[in-house]
Amino acid sequence: MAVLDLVPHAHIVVVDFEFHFGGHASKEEAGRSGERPRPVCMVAKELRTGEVWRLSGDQFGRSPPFPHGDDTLLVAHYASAELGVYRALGWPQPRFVLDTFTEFRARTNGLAQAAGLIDAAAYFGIDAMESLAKKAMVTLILRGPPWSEQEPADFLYYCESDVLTLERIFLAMLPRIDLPHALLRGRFMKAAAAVEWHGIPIDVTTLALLRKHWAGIQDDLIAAIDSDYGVFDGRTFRESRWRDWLIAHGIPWPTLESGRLALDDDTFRQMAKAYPEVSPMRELRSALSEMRLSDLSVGADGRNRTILSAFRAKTARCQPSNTKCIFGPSVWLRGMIKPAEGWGVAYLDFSQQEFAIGAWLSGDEAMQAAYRSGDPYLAFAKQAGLVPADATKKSHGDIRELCKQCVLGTQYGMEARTLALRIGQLELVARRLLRAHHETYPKFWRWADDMVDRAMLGFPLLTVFGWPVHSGRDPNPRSMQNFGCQANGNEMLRLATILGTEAGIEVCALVHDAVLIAAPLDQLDHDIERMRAAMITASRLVIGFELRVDVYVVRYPDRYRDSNGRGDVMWARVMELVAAREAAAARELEVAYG
DNA sequence: TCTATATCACCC
DNA sequence: AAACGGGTGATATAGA
Repeated sequence: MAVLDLVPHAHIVVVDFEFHFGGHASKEEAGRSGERPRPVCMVAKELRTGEVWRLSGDQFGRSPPFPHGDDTLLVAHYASAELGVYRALGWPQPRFVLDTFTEFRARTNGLAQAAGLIDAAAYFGIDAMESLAKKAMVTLILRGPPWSEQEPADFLYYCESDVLTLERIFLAMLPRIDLPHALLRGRFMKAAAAVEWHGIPIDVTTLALLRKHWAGIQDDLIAAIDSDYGVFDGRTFRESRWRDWLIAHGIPWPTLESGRLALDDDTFRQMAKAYPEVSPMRELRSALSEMRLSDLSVGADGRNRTILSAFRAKTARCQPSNTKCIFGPSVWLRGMIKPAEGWGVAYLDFSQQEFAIGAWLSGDEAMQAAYRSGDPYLAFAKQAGLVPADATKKSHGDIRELCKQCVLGTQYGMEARTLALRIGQLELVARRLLRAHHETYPKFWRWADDMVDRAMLGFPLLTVFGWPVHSGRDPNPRSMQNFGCQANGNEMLRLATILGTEAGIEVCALVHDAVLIAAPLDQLDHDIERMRAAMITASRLVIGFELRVDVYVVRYPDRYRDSNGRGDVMWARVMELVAAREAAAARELEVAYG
């Protein structure tokens, strides 16, 4: 088969595992278990010879039965799953990985979202197992043992059919695969498997208390405030009752096009200015939001684990489930991140990552100088002549804030009207700020505008390491403008994760421009410095400049807090309510049993 | 009663 | 009540 000549490796092995997470009724339930995978069966096929290996039950040895050295290319669909099973089996990680999920995402990025094995097969006109039948089989496997005598043989048959489908998908894609970049992405999938394997340390005692009292806490919060309004029906806010309350109090309220009330927090904030009696309801609504903990997937070892969904976003960012991963919901809930006894964790993030990427990839010297100054917002104010050269954050805080909103907004393509509303100034002021930005950073704008032009002409946009986005019909110019910063930022994080995990650092989580690592206390400082070095190296390789990396450290017995104090008030308030409810429960016990 | 859509909240 | 990018997910209301 001539198409295989496109791959230099002596062996090409396509592999698929079936696995479960300790036994669950459904795929959804298994996904939130937080446990590590346990192998059920495996089929592998070497494409040059056609040899096939089938393993199940207790047939898994200490290493793969197929070629697995440095002369082998391992092919899998969303490989971090397979590589997680490798870890569970104690098999050595392969050197070269090609992930068909990732390469299918690359090929269709911007044009389609679906990228499962069946979706990819359909795209290439390959007949595969029916989606429903596949789902039923996966559910049965995830339920875990015991199975009937026949079922393990069915699993193996199903697994083999997936491998054959995968082989055909791989061959169909191969002529258009950008192999060096694909191998770099495959290398990241190995790193992703490590991150998924480690998980985030959680204070399971506090989590259990929060889960236990969750509904009660919501009731406490509602009871304290809604008695003056009467708009809650149990724990749900009723728009119609809010309308009644507004009419009764003679308060006019903005509506949406549909005629419904505008109930977003911005509207509440604005209205609270004019009608202070609205304020308590606003606070209650924001306190009640995002308070769901039941799906957080924490394993028996107290680690929060979930599929990272690497390459899910158009910019190749990971998009783990917001309910399963502790970094999804409001920041105050991160108080539940807590290293185990004798351990510490550290959160390392790239400082002003997207600003710096724009500055260096565009070659804009003024923007680079602003980054180097350490305070890009104030630097912009100075460069634009809006404040004197000796201005400080203290002396010109208000103008710095306007400039901050302008700098952040322009990265996303914000225009004058919205910026004006954001900063509470006339549109004229916003227009001046934006013009100043264009005049101060002309090379950045040429670079950004070029990106949009190329996309509008139908060319794909590429990161420095070749992650593409294809402009479909009706492309959003602001999206195309931002792609250069966001997607290259993700390249940087992926590369840092590769370097960090391959150096043996325990990376627990990826948060877009940051990582969380864990280490025993006597090793923590050392690992922080190594991870910082990995991130700095990654930034140099992606944009040719070494970014600043900020570090926030937590040592046992402390718990994670946001470094800017976001969420501290809410955490304290909820913990008070938890304590009160625990105390009440203890009193009840005492009354009951003396 | 169930599903689709709109809206909203949160993350970086 | 928004021409601010990339997302996940919950919920209320409208519609079948």
